[in-house]
Amino acid sequence: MKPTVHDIAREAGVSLSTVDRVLNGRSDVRPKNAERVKEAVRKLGYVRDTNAANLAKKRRYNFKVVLPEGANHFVETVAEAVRDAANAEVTDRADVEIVHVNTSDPHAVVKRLKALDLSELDGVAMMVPETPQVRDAIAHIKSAGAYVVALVSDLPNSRCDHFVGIDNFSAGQTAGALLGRFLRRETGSILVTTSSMVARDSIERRHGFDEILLRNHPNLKALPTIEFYDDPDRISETLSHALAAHPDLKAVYSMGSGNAAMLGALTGRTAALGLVVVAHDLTPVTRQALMNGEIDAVIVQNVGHVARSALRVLRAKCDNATIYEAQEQIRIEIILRENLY
Amino acid sequence: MKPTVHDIAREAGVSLSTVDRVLNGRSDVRPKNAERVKEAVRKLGYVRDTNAANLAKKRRYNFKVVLPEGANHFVETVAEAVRDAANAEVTDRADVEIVHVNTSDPHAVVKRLKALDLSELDGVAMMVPETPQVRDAIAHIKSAGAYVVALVSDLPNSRCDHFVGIDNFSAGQTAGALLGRFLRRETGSILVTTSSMVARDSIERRHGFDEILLRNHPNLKALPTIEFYDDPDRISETLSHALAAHPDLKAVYSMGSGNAAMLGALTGRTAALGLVVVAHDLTPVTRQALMNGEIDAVIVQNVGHVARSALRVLRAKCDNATIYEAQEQIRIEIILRENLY
DNA sequence: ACGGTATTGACATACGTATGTCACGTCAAC
DNA sequence: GTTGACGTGACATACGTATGTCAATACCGT
Repeated sequence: MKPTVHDIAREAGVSLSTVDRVLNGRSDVRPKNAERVKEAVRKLGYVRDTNAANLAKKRRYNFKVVLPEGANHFVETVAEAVRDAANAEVTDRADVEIVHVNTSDPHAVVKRLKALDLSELDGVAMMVPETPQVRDAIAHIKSAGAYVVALVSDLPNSRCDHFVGIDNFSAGQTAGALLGRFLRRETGSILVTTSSMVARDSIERRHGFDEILLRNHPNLKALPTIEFYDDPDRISETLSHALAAHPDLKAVYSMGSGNAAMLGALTGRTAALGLVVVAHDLTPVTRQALMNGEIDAVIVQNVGHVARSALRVLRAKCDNATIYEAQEQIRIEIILRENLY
Repeated sequence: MKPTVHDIAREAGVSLSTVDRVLNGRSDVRPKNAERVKEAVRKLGYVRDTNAANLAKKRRYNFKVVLPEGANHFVETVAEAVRDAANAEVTDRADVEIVHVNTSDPHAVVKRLKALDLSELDGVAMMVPETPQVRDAIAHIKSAGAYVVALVSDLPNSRCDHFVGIDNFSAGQTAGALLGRFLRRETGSILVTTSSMVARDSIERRHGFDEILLRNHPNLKALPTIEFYDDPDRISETLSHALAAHPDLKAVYSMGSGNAAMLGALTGRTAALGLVVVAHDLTPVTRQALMNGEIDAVIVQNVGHVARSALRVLRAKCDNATIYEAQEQIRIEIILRENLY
């Protein structure tokens, strides 16, 4: 039988009230008694029944998930995953609301964050680029007692409580290792594309990618990153140039956001050239391309897992519970057509 | 505010007792009133607070996890994962016990299963090969009101409540597709090994593997499966033969259990021959081999995920709750050294 | 030993649900 | 009109925890 507060009280030779005071850090308790209670807790192996506690407290968790606004396939899959997870959680005393912000305008982001009702906010999961303004806003939220986790993009300088996502350096390494093996007997160059290099994610992936290629695959040469700012014409044109300039092109590595444009420009050329294509993020576009054979592999973080993990971690933080590391570890997955889910 | 049973009673114009009788399918209630209650439930969107209910019932879930006994790296990682998951669950009113059975003796398995105290058993997760005897034992357990899920190995003819694991046909396809891409410009044969072909898993993997190779990679030829019955001498000798007989050998595909023996026999030869090696299951052995570069890729199902999923599903079944499909989907993962976790 | 304050305990109520007891009403069968 | 079965509602108690009130006690410095 699991011990209850009553057992603790009896064991420690104090009243229920005192146990409660100690357990919940309320008014002053004589150190001697506090120690006795803690000793009893240790001895009996008491753990608070969070469910009963939440019932008594009529606890509801109030969480916000901050996502970039604007059309972006990947963000949409994240949003969908969050909605799914929130729906499954709603039974479980959590209210989750998605907040969209214009991430290209740091001030707008901060304005929106400051507009949150901090008085009844328990936690925020954020997928936003880190700027000084955002850093301040996070400090502000935290000072109000809410917890903050970074989602997908880490916020290393913002003293977040947790990061839910993959290590992008490793993800880049994985892409590099995969291409290295796909082209293990070949020599040539690899086109590296992204929508924009301002996102730290792309930079980190690129570093990981280069590191592996340089170290393990000297037969392959990664070309300078091509950034096409969500401009289909630009990518198409740039791609034509690149193909002409590098007749030894063997592969394309799309580091994220902008897969659609990249694929559009590539249409019909991959097969003829025997190009290997590796991209990031599972979206309707990459899914389709995998099925078609236009993409050979996609490096993925399971967005469902990310969303559920974020909510679980926020909850654990609120309950001051230990988080179950193994479960919250987001894996870097390699998806081929055959293990697509 | 979420509606409670009291709200339902008020809405339906009946007493709490009647609501309870309807909700818990107890003694007879006049159809008219039963309908009223159900209507109120629908109208107010009532969902039972499982935590409060469990608290009131002093509910404890009693689960058993049946695993093969004997030394096997993969089974050990599963057992470890189950212990981990059970530890995290113990706070949450579940008691989980691992039961080891000698899977090579169907009668021993059944004997052990029949010895379970069915009176206070809520669910069983089983990783055992399907035999007629096991099928009967499962029917027996289910008739006692407990739920049964298959773990890792499906039990398709046993009317289990759920299967927690990967589709091995797809896993084999994935292995085939991976090797096909690793050897995309090469021609040659592939050695396929397993500890024993009696396990359905190996058969399914082999089918998936062949299907992809035949369809997409005519340049590669998969050799007949070599079974070495956990006998290191045999595998070493067989391997020598195979290497001699097939100078065009380009890769080795180890379909599961027996990776250690296969690797042992292969030691030192891979590098010289430029062999690509793909195996199944993440164990200390394959992990080490990935780090060493003796294995190029491992096809994996995350055992932590498997263990947690099994317990969650059992619980959901017991509560008659809907299971959250997206979360319980076990993915086929491809692990390289770079995305090893 | 005193007053004053810091600590403590007894007790009550609540959270949402489960479950039991008992008495009351209704209706059919006799 | 009596009997009994059935359906029903009022009420109580419980699960483990939180939280409040209020009186009682322990401890402090003087």
